[in-house]
Amino acid sequence: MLRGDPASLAGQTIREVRRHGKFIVMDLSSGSVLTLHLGMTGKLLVNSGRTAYTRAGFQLDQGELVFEDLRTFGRIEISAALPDRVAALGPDALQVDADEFAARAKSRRSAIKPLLLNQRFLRGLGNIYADEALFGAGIHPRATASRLSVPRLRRLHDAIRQTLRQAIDAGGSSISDYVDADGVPGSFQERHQVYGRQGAPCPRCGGPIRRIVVAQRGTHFCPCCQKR
DNA sequence: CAGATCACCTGCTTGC
DNA sequence: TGCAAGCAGGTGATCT
Repeated sequence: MLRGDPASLAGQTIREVRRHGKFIVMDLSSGSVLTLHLGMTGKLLVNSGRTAYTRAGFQLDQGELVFEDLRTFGRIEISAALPDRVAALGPDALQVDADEFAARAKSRRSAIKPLLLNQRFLRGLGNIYADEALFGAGIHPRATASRLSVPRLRRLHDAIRQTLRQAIDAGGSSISDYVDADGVPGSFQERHQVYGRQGAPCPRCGGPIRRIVVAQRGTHFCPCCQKR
């Protein structure tokens, strides 16, 4: 959960806070870097007080920055520079252009959904938004990436952007416990078209949404609207 | 090298 | 009621 020396943080100034895919990166005055990942259930809160799931606390001039994490899948790393494995992730889902996205996908023979979740292929997309984007593009989650036409891959690229933009606007998806830094839950779960809606009618064709398992992840899709 | 599988951890929900 | 199994916004080690 923690890598690096927490004592080295004492007295430092946070120069910048940025996002690298799903990682939160803080550049410190010494030039070293604090890298955090929220995992499944992590939260970063300010002056929230501590609970049984508080894994770390950072004393700032403004108060305590608290890292809560029920399932302990989150990570904190203190290092001289952005860790190699983080720096080596694929292009950001919101920054990659359609041509590059399509070209990268064309060279991969894996199923499209696990490819979208592979952070070395594309950074920043998770399980909910992979399902929602594939629905938006009308692509079956088990479709082979390299066999998808360039126009369909461009549509997928567009669907990823739209899905993420709308989700960000809605403050994210709060299924059970996600909240932002102010403790406020998101509302995008109310607009999920397929995720968590197995058995419910597809918003496009009215047929039942199905849940299958792809690469060990729960996967939700419309068998009628999403084709290989 | 890419892809599949499993491990990590805790709590909630479901079904017998 | 009680208990076991299944499920959950993710990564990363290890195997083929």
